[in-house]
Amino acid sequence: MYVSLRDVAARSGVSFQTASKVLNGVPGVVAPETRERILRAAAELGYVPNAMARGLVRRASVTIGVVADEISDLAISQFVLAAQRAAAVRGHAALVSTVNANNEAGLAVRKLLEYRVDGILAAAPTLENDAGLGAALRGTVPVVSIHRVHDGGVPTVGSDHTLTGLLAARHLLRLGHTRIGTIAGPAGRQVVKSRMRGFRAALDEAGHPLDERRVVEAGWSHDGGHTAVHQLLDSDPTVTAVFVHNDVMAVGALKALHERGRKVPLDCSLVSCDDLSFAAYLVPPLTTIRIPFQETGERAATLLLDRIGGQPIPARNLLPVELVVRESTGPPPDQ
Amino acid sequence: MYVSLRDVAARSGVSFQTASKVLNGVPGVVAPETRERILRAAAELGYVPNAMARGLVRRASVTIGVVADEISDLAISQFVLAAQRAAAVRGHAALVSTVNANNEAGLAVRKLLEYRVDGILAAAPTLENDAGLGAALRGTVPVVSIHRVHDGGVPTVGSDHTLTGLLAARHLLRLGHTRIGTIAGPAGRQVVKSRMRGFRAALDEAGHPLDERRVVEAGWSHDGGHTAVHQLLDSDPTVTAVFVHNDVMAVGALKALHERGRKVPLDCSLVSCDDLSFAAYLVPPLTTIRIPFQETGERAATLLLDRIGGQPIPARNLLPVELVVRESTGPPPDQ
DNA sequence: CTGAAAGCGCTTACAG
DNA sequence: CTGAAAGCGCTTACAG
Repeated sequence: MYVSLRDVAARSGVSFQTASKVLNGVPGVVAPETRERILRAAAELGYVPNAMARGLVRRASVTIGVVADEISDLAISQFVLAAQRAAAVRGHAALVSTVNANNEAGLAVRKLLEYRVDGILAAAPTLENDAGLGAALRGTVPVVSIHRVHDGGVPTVGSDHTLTGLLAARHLLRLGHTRIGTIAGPAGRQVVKSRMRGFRAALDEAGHPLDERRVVEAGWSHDGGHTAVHQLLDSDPTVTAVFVHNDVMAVGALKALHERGRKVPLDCSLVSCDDLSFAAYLVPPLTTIRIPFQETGERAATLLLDRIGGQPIPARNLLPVELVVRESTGPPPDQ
Repeated sequence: MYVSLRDVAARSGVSFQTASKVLNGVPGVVAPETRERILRAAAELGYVPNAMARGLVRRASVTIGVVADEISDLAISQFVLAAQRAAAVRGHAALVSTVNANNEAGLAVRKLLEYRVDGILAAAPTLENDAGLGAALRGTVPVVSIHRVHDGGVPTVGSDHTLTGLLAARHLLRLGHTRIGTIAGPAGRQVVKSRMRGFRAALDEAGHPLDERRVVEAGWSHDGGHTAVHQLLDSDPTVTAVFVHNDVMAVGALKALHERGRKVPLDCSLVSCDDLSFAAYLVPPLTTIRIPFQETGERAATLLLDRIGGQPIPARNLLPVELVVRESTGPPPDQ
């Protein structure tokens, strides 16, 4: 039902090999009028080249694979969207495969390899410690990741999370807060460790070391943030500011603060991370540290394509983060 | 660098055709021990079948294409995620291509066809009136869409949007509201027309026909909802309830209501559509009509795969919507 | 300027 | 039970 090269060749009176060259734009192979005839025949017949056949002989599918966590996570979906776009601009289609802790990530990667993807983008931070993913990713095809990969060996692109923690703490300190708490993401995650490191360092530096009763670990969800704020306030009702590890948790945190009768920022300040689209529209608008998800996706795709093209690429690529001050932070209440 | 069927055949002392049959599980082709040898050789060598070669001869890529709007839209990303998962379960990889009004959707589809996808899932409601998309989608390969396709001819799966509008209005009427406004999505969109139809019908039925000064059209964004509420309140300050066409707009609407000093639901009720994950965590928690995006994705993928498998599928597939009452709606204020 | 050969890595009748 | 032939739709040296 698809027309083949032979069909367009037949209609234009040349061999199918010649038709191939012309349609691929190989320069100077035919007389202008022959070329015209071939092009016209292809258009009239609605010729659509078969990428599988081409990929087979060229030994390149002109395709990248992306292994991603649930793309219903806004951060991940922004990344995947930007990466897919960047790849498309350079002519590559994207085969996306979502993974989670239950299904074997190794199998997902292997499936991608069956399709002979030219490279793989890893965007499954949830599996950063998954040995199966790490093993599957190493060695077969160029890979770029936006997170640590178990046992390393994969170039990464991401943000400076230590700086993120530092910026959050300094912002709060500068406003005059000293009793600062934090709602951290899952403790096993690198991003959480880095943020905590920067956060702690800034507090130490200011002479207000982090009180361990003021740190609560939670899942990256509305519910996580919501529950954690209640725990935090139970543990130390005197905190005047909270650093939440992402915007999604911050939504839940805001709700919990409201339930506790704490006005934000009058009674309690809140600073978060991500700067997702809704951050500016919450009540109050969220002060947050912008993580450049789209730029990360774009950059990751570009690096991967460069690598596929044979160029060397840096092992670590850091993108800038930026404090966006809005209305959820202010000076601490008077004593 | 990839090992081929010839390699595993050589190592196990059979012809590559025999190796092919065994690895494909063709029943009863070899003696058990030969079979063992071949399987072992494949494992030792790390054989990964070449899906392009297989696709070429089978004339099926075991792949589906999905053309989607920006997947940073939570509704779309939920759909794509669920569809991809459902396809993966049935062994199909997903080639995803995002489109927008600027880039030619027809080109995106054509690219998918080059890869010889076995079918296409359309999830680009933004382009429902785009003739190029419609034309590209028709005729080549099975297609299932979650929205209307220009000039038709494509099976759809979705929700009953007329019912959605009806449910919203009835809920508000039952609470005692009579001066009800609405923030509608872009007027050209089918979903908006349907929702308005249901909404109007319910109000008419109740004897409180919709006053045109109480309808404001807006984009599907936080900002759209935000701006529109201000317009609505300028146009008629006496409204006591608002029906907003999606949760994302509702976030902006809530903010605008707050800026106007209207407490929700005491001074003004708000009912929305979608029930995205954050809806339950806003202040106040949103009363909204749940649209089953994930089920839609799953269903669409399943139908497409059935269709690819040669089965007939219904031209229209409706999934149930459901009113989720939370705290953003209540009785109107006393006069 | 154009054509014919060889081959990419497989699957699938068809023989034996 | 196993093998050899033919072919899927292309690209790319190589001849002429």
